[in-house]
Amino acid sequence: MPQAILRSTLRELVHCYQAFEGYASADICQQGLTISQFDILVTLGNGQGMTPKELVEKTLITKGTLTGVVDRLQIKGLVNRTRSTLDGRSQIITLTKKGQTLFEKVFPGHLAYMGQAFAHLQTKEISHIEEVLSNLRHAFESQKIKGKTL
Amino acid sequence: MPQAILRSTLRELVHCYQAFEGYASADICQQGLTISQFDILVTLGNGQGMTPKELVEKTLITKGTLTGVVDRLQIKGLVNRTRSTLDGRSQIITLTKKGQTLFEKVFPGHLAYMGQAFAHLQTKEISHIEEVLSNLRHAFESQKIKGKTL
DNA sequence: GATAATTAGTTCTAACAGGAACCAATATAG
DNA sequence: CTATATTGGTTCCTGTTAGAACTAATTATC
Repeated sequence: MPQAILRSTLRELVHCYQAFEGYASADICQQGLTISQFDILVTLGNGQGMTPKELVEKTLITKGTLTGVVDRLQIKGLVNRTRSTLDGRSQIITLTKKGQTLFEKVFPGHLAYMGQAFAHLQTKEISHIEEVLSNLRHAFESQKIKGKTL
Repeated sequence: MPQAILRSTLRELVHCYQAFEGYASADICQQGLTISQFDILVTLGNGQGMTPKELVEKTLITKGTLTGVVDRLQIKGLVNRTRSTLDGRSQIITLTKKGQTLFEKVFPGHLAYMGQAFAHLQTKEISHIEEVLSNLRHAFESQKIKGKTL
């Protein structure tokens, strides 16, 4: 395998991700939210609330970071923390009325905005992109497990 | 366009990128370097040195961040800063002997390590992945420009 | 050649990332 | 029940990120 192709492909992956991030955050930041904050807002949207542990599983935020992100959302009045009655260690994070309203206001618009970038693509093509990405991901993941055993 | 496909594809992009990052950094961190530091080391490797401005262009590090990354590389004794004689504002960053030695030691191994993840793929398939990523990136970039004019 | 506009790097701020150590509450084991 | 281990969250540390403001040097303009 020619290493030049490998390197350019990896570079392209990084550039692609950065382009996505830049595109998405241009919209999200206009709402005064960071990507992580938006991630939490959307994950909680239309739900019954969840524990930090669940949020960590559903988002890409690690537990040490989550505390701070939720803190800032709480300061903005978008979420509440309530202690769980079942387990004294855990808590339930819910959207406040303000948070729910914000979610309902910005989420559909954000999806539409993201959709614009794909407007020129057929559903089939998008599925193909997803498949390619999935394969690439599995290439890293399966290899990583092997690597660990070394 | 069904939004569910859009969302799952975007999620897949994020997961794919994270898998890549996790895979790559597992190797790089073993050398006591961060991804950014490694990025600089590799960019300077086998070269004549370059200015921070050039490093910013060739890597994915922004200028405000670069100062700190180079600072830490300097503390580790891997790079030097020398003022440019041509332009009093600018400087030239070069690998020290130690930095060059480290580069030569870790870079080939890292490429081989990354190659392992692609070992089961044909060159043609990798090129296809690159093409798909490139198209996806352009979808975001072209749209972003349009968005700006709104 | 003095003034104005650019440019190269640094500094600062707010936020995040990953990981280790930590605390309190709960569950487990003897 | 009591000692131990585990779990849920927080805190702390180092490093990174993006962006804005800042400084010093250089180029452009009149």
